[in-house]
Amino acid sequence: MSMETISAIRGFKDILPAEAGQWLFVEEQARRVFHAFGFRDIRIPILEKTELFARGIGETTDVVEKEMYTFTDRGDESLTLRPEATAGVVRAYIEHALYAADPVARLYTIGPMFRRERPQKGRYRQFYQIDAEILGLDDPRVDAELILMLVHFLGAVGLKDTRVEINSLGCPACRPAFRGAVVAHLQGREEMLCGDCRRRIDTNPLRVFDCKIESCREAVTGAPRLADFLCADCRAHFGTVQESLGLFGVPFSINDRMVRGLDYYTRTTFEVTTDVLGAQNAVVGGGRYDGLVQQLGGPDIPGIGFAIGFERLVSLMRAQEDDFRRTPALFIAALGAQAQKIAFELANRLRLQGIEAEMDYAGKSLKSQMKRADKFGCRFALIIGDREIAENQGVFRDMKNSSQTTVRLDLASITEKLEALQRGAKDLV
RNA sequence: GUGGGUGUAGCUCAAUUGGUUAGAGUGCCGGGUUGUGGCCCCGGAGGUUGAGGGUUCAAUUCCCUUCACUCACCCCA
Repeated sequence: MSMETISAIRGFKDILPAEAGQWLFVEEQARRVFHAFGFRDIRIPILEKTELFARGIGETTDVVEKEMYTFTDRGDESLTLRPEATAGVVRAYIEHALYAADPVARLYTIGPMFRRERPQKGRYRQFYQIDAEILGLDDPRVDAELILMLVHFLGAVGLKDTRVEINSLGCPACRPAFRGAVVAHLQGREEMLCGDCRRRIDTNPLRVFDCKIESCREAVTGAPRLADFLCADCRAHFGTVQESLGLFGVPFSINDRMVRGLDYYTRTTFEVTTDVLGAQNAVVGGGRYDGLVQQLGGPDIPGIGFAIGFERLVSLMRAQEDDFRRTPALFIAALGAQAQKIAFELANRLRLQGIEAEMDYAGKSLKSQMKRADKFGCRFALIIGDREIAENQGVFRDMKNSSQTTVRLDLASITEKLEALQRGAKDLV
């Protein structure tokens, strides 16, 4: 009699040990780089009040309108699994009045986000983001600094063939005029637009710039350019961002059709894109959100941040799993009951010292144990048989070149031998 | 939410115009050779052909439904 099996739900996936090594590597690199840039870890809840996202991201955005995992908790409170991290980070910043001690906060967090979309390449319903936010600084150099850090991080994990695109969305002082001009432009070309874009004229006209349909792209050629509408402040800001990026030789291009889908963005926005991800070409998205803190009930404090799509990043790395595999330093092969006893104790004493040791518990043949050692990728093996026990010795074997030597069967001798070998000692003698 | 593609062993895939007991590689388990792994040889386990229904003497194969996966639209990381 067998029970029916249960699978993970749609769009949710397991990260198995073979892949997890790579994930750990990416996380370590992120922490290392971010710490150097003054960022500190913040851990926030996965579940928040629905209102946080409605107010933060925008009621009419696709994310809030149709992609959130929202449910009513006992007590009739509407809760939502976070679809992104910024709103929660800002909420925590306000709630704990972090600005009171120091308005400037550099925060990062790594964790799962949830959006109920149709899964496809590089898109899952639970997906991980590496999220970084700088609050309390509106200096354009900070925008460049954040992008610099991002590019540096991407380099640290070995990512290639990516592009950085930047744009400025203006601010509440200049965007309305631009928006008005775009609407005027589009209204003369409605028959060229797809159904979605016709609706967007009223709801979110700037999004037409993002549409991939050919006729829509034609409709926006010759449309007003945001760059021409930026107010003096925004223009200066954007200029300094570019200048500062140039200072560090960060390659970028300006994409004045890049409009972000979350309402809170102002001024600088940016994306890191690639060709090899199919339709999901954005690995990183981010931008400035100078009005968000206030929008969420806090003081008037500016902010900027980005989110890296973890799965997309990892799939771009195209690295071999072996590169990140944890391999035990030593495999202890025991022949016979007495040897097993010694092996068991040795293996665990080594582990207590932080040395990864593996052994066979099934009393298999030496051949079988060597196979196992090889499979684990163990660099060295310690073979213990009756002959050796009699002399309190084991055979130390280098799995790579099959050279071997004997070693006393005590913890100190074995540790010493291992360390000598790992330092690169040529001879096993 | 819409459209296309694909579902056969743990994994990668076969199986003629519908036709005997659904095969192979790999992996797994055991054994052989050998006091020392990778090579070689032998054996074994493992399948309700995603599920349900239909057509037929006969369905992995054809039809319908459903589910899953996948790619794309939409949107985004």
